[in-house]
Amino acid sequence: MLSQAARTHDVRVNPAFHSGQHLACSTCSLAELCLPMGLNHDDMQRVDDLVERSELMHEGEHLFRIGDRFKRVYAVRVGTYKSYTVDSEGREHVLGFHLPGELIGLDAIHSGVHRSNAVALDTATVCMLSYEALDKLAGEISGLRTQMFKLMSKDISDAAALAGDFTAEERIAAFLTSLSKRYHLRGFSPLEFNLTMSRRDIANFLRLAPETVSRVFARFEKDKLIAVERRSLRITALTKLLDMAHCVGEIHA
Amino acid sequence: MLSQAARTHDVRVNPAFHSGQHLACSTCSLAELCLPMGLNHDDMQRVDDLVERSELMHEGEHLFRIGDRFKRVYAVRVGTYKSYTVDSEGREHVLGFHLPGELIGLDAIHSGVHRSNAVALDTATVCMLSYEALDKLAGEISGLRTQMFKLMSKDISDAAALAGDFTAEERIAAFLTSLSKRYHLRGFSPLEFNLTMSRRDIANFLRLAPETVSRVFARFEKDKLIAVERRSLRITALTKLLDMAHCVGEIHA
DNA sequence: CGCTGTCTTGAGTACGATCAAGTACGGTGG
DNA sequence: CCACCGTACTTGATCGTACTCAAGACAGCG
Repeated sequence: MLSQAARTHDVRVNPAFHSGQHLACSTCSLAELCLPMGLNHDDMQRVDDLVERSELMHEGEHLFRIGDRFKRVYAVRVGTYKSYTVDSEGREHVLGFHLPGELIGLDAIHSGVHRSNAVALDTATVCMLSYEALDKLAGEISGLRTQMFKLMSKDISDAAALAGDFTAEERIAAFLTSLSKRYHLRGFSPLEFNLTMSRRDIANFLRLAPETVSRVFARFEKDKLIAVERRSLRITALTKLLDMAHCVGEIHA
Repeated sequence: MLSQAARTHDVRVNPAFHSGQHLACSTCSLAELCLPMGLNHDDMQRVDDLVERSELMHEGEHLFRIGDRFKRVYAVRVGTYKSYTVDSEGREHVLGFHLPGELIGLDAIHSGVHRSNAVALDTATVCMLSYEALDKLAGEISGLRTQMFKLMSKDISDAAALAGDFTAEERIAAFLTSLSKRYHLRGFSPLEFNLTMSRRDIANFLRLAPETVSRVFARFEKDKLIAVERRSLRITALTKLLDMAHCVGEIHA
């Protein structure tokens, strides 16, 4: 089906990170959004012991590809990843964008094989956890199990929100406010950030043509809702954007 | 927001079922699709002890509504349920249809409150499990935990498939083949079954107008792919339908 | 500097939505 | 039994949003 010529290498583990005096869940600013959310120090340490930290990955490098055996779950530490499928017609479908603290790969649990690709959109790193070990630990630490159920549950409702029947403007407003909210949660400005993905990716994710994204951006700019120049975005009327986004405010991935 | 006049009653438990000599997971034909999949007899018994079985519910009766506190998970035993949201404009969005053996309510875990409604489309019954107890048991029985992760993982990938950018024909082909596959798994004919939902519900679920569903059904019938009369459907060219459905074959909920 | 890829802008088109009749079924009451 | 009604569905005609095709602008880079 797809050319396997450019096969993914296994993501390389950074040994310095793995020995781990530099980085740990307990000192990670994302811990309150991520897998170890709400765990006490000891339990967090046990999660931490499962974590392998990747080396820096560059734009275009893949975490996994369709058909790869599902072995581990990835938590974004730095950068942005995109997950996408390619259908039998060769069309790409962007499934989501993943910011620091978000988990990637959970949709592969049921089949044991990845049904999507995950690629870095910029310079990025992940924490990697063996699913087998994570599942086992989830049996022992109820807080971890709860958090895993919650994260998966959130993925389900977010995906459902995206599936709704909305206009191009509604979709794009929802997309921008979702990014705003997520950056805010991570300690960044909710009103000014960079779009790490191309117009084409945004369009594909929202099921629009790239031209439509351009046009709606232009309209939003004319209406003084945003100021956008290439990849840098400033939101000037967040409330109006939230209004336009309706209930889709919960769009996420 | 919504009129609370027609508030849901708590679903009534059938005491005969609850005392439970008539029904148990171990004698249920759906056990191999449902929560207790793959469990040994003793573990299945422990799941069974958590189950409360509902009385018969009639078309239009709700299992839960938006805003209800999330207390338990529902497994369909008989009939079909529909889950849907109502957005701020009052538009209804159908999130999925649930056949016997499928779980309802998992999307509410992360917020603790239901964000969707679930209603019976025909005469139906469910098994109900306290989420708190289920979560606790998932800590003790690894096979149960695995199955819960799998079921949630499947919901995630199914929702993603529906979100894709497909034509009306592709969507409807995918919808019909998905039903076919699911009925088949449940021991029914994959080629002949009743559509328990209205054209309007199908359209809403697939983000189409009811008129479009009618027209595509008519076209499929003209092309000898299906024979449909009101709610009864016969698939006469499953392979062609599967072709049209592309990778969306995995649509489900 | 010209090349390349990304993005924007414009013009025409198409798919599915909307609006509007018309039909068939199921239920109710006479 | 039939007349009536309401709802669900179908079919037709028109419309509109977003897609497609095409050309041009702009930045990054050798």
